Amino acid sequence: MPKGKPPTIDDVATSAGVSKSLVSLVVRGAAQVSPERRASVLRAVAKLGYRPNAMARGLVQKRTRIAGVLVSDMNNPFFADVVAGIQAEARVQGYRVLMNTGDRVPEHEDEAVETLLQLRVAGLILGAPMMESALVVRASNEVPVVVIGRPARATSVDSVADDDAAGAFAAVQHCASLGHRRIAHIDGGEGAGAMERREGYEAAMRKLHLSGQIRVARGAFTEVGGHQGARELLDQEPRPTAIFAANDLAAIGALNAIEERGLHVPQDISLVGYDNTSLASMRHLSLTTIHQPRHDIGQMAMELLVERIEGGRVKPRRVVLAPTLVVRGTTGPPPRERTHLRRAGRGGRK
Amino acid sequence: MPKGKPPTIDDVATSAGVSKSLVSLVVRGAAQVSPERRASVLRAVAKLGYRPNAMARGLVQKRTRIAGVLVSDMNNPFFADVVAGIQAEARVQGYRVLMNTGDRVPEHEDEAVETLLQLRVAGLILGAPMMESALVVRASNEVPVVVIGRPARATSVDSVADDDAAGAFAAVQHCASLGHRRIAHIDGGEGAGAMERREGYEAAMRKLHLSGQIRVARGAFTEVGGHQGARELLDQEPRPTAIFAANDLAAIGALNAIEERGLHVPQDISLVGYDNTSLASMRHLSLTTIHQPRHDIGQMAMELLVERIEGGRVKPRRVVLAPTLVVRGTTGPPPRERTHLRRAGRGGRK
DNA sequence: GGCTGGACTTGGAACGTTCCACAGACGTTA
DNA sequence: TAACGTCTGTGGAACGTTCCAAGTCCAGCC
Repeated sequence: MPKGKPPTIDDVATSAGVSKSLVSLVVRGAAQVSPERRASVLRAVAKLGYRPNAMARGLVQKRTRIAGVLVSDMNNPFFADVVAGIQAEARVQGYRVLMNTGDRVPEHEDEAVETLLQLRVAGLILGAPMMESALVVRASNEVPVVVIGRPARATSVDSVADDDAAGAFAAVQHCASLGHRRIAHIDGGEGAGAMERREGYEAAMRKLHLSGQIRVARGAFTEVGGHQGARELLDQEPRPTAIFAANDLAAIGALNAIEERGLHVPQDISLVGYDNTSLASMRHLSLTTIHQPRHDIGQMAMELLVERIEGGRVKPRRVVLAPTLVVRGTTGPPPRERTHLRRAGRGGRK
Repeated sequence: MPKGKPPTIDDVATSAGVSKSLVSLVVRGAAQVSPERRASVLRAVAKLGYRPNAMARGLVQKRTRIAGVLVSDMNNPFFADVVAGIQAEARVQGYRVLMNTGDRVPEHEDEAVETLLQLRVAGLILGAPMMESALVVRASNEVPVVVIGRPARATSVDSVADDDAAGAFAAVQHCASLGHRRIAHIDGGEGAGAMERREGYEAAMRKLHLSGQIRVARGAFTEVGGHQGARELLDQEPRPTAIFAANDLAAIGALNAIEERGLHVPQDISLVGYDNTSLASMRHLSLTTIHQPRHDIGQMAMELLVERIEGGRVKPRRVVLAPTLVVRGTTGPPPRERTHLRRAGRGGRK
């Protein structure tokens, strides 16, 4: 049961027999305080259970040392490591982190960002936001903003992302090198970076002289999205022999759809994801995917933010990290060109 | 690039030619304002891009309408739905949500909670916290606290959890009814609710007259923890024929360990998880597990919080929701009692 | 013994809101 | 016409900090 009123700095001052200014100095760890006074203040702080009021502090200082973080999808373990990277760097820099999520609903994301801005956070890190970029720019008029996972266009916004074109190329080329030609893509819909991956896929197909085989199904960065996209692709004749999904979650959804059809991975169809989340490395799933340095991404995002907040940098920075292909069990050579008889046997991959 | 100073309520008042009090009324949507003034205030707000300063507001109101949420593990999709439930109810009640995570490190959790308390959030929802319960109680002296996933003892703390004993019993009984006797448990270590599930397992074993078969391996609510626990169990002679893991993540880790040994699920060994996360329902994994109503849990937690904040309730409430067994593909009858020749064949389950 | 200067300490003015008591304007009623 | 409400709108006092200029002490020095 919360007790009456939390003690204020004045209560502490009275109890310790000093001025509130001195209490403030002690609490903030200033050097110029005599040991005796410091001790007595500290004693009073402990006795009363004093906790500085961040609102009052922030109000007078007009700055916060809080980084606001928006996470677009808590279901995606991708963000767990990104946030860990953010937190690690924040700790080093003396910042605190406050998160919020919009659950992939743009309007909810707007609200989440609004909440953070009203609190006057020192800066904003947007993790693969779905919200309109006009609103991102608007936010960047108030505080420094770093976007993760989609390249920013506005000069007031920094971004950290992997090289989606390179990642997509690696995925497509891997399939092609295994002998696949009908390599399709399930895209990420409105998701951050979805366009880049789709274009990367198309460019890769062209470069590999497979322009005629380009097939893109509408999806999302979710299991459901991947499932729908895969169903669309599996209905096509001839059916693709390899699918490159926009992220691991979508790949898992696609895998479900493929197995529902009684098809097997990779015997009947190869599958590549993106992000190398903890899911992909599950031995049982063993998903071939594109690795992103998630922890580094988070850390870098925080570094960029601090550069703007404290260094006063105004020139935008676009950090692009290199993705790498991780080959696991969901890719293999394409099936021999179709025979009349449709395989109906059981027995999964591996 | 952030511009000079964000506009204040005074700027708006000047621009609209009214007093700041009136601006305050308009911004908060008060009724007693003439249409013309309201319009001109709104115009000024839009023109200047005014955004109320939540710190100043909170300072004078001495309350916040912000619920602080601690998520113990962002890797666990369990929390995605819980948070969604919290957010949904918060929206209804006119609250905003601010999250933080401690990444399963108790000290980090303490910091996260401290950050929230300094901001003077109206209440705290702790999602399966690892932190010491003494600190939870201390927090509850400041603001209402609801703990998710572990029954609270202190009278100042509410809790929402499923009935772990019932869930554990359902899991064990399911295995027993398939004919298993050597049913082992991988526990959740220090995790919230781990003890309850372990005790539930032991009680179930006793009730089913399998006291002699009780085997508990030390684990954690993570993939790594499940992996270690499973290795420990698989080294035992005779080896268990069924494993009940503390949660889905641990079950997945256990599955990896089992497959590393060349064993198959459920032919050689049955596996049950807990939480029925999105992972469990992946067709490819198809994990038998115990379902928890995650969204409801989050919603209920928020309701309890508001009851305390606004209703002034002081009597603790312990909400217990009923878990249900979800049978999928990782459980089956035990293998026939061991022959001399060890199966070495390939060919997974399904 | 007074002066200087450094080490400590302090009072009071911000910070941007909300809240509250009160002021004007205007119509209604006795 | 005076008294009285009812609407609207306003000024100024909080709220709990930090910051800044200025104050007090006291040792050391001339």
